[in-house]
Amino acid sequence: MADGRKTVQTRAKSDNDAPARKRLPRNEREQMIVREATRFFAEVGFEGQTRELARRLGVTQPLIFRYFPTKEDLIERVYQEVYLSRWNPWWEELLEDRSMPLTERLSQFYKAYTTAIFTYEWVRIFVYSGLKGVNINRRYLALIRDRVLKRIMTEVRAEQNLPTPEEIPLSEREIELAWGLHGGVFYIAIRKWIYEFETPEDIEGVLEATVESFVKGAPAVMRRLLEGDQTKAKAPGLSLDNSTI
Amino acid sequence: MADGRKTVQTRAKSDNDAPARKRLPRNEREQMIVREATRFFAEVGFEGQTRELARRLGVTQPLIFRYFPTKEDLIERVYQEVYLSRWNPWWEELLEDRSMPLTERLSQFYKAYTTAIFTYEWVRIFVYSGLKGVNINRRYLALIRDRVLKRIMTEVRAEQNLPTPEEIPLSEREIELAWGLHGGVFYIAIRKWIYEFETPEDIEGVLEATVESFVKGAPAVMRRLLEGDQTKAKAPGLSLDNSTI
DNA sequence: TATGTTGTTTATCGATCGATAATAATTCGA
DNA sequence: TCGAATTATTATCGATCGATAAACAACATA
Repeated sequence: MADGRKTVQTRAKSDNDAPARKRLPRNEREQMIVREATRFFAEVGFEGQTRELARRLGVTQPLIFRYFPTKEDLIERVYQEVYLSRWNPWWEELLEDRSMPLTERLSQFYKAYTTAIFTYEWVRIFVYSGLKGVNINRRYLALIRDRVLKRIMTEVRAEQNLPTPEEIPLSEREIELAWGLHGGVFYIAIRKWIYEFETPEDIEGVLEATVESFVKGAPAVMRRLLEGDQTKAKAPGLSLDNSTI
Repeated sequence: MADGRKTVQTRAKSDNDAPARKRLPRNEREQMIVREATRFFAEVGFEGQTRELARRLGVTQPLIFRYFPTKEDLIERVYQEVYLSRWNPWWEELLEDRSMPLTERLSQFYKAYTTAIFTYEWVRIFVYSGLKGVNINRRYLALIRDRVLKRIMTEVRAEQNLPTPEEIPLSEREIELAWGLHGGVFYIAIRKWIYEFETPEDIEGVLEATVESFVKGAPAVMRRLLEGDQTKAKAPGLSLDNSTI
């Protein structure tokens, strides 16, 4: 304001915290936007406003639209950022490495899996996109079922000297047993990052105990299922009326 | 209807689908709004717009604000509608009825619990309010922990002739074992209503198998925990860096 | 130092949101 | 049957949303 030059005015944008205009290479700025958008949407959901996102980035709102044509494009990019390449193929090898006891394999797997997946961003983005009805979630759960749960049940059968899946295919009930284990583990993350409820400090110890309980409990059920105890095989049919209330 | 009264004219608001203006007693209309709002918010989340809600109700948007001063007040009311009085005190008696085998008690409990809780509205409203950071969720999880999980672990101890919680308090690790069971069960609802993924038709059978697996697996872990196997008691500390990737 | 390229901001549009005030229509008791 | 009381609608406000266009400023190169 003193010397009347435009440049000075626009740069020293008052004595506020605003760190003045910073010009970045295209790749760098794009990465910055995606990273901040991930944090932002994980926190407030995908209805979060581009103006608030821009404020957190320290840039103006229209700049975002110079990098992503629409907000939906940015969201799509966030999906990729979160889900992409967090899958470790080694996990699958680990699960079927029979040189190790099954309990040890499952413990190691879930420790590695939760280390990779149990983050604020991953869990909340996953749930938000699930509520939104995005297809990514179904694809991911199918991945878990086919690459993890089926492997787990195959290994449980092997350790119990039960028929292989080639001889007798895995039943839905067996897969559901594995979902019980997996869901119980994932629910720790839901408690922590969706409900903000207390979770154990020593997650690894809890995983060990959970796995041990599974390995000691599931085989008995499987033997019953496979060795033809039909008395408990009830007719299908879901009764979900609220008659209890 | 055939006598040409004014009522007839205004009611038959053209031959459109619009069911004409209907004047209702205050209580009735209020109940109708709350019920439809519950379905609506469960579907689209709390950012759902009052205009769309009004359209579904077949009334004008300002009418909603004649019954609820603000949208937030309506949401608060929806919370009450969903959570209130879905808790059945009989569940707690059931869990500690030692005239029944523990497996049978747990099966019956989870069948009754899921019958009352596993609804589209309940599950989605619960997750939406959790993401929003509402306190209700933490209160509810504390209820589950204190009235259900602690009871379950008390009964497991009793069946194994282990010390009562009065003699040796329940450890966090034991509670976590019960969370594993409970989370595994609730994850079925998450798969179905949050991710829209396949779930078993015969939920009751799955609950029986899951409970059986728990009752056969958990006691072994508990005996180890209680009988002083300290070798596996690792130092606390959560390692959640993504070093695996 | 001059100039073209490109990252960034300013200004603003049209649509949509929750909410309010004024008006109309329905119901029911005297 | 008439009019007060209550329910519902019409019209609209101010704020906020995603998105666009034009102007500006930083940097690389010559």
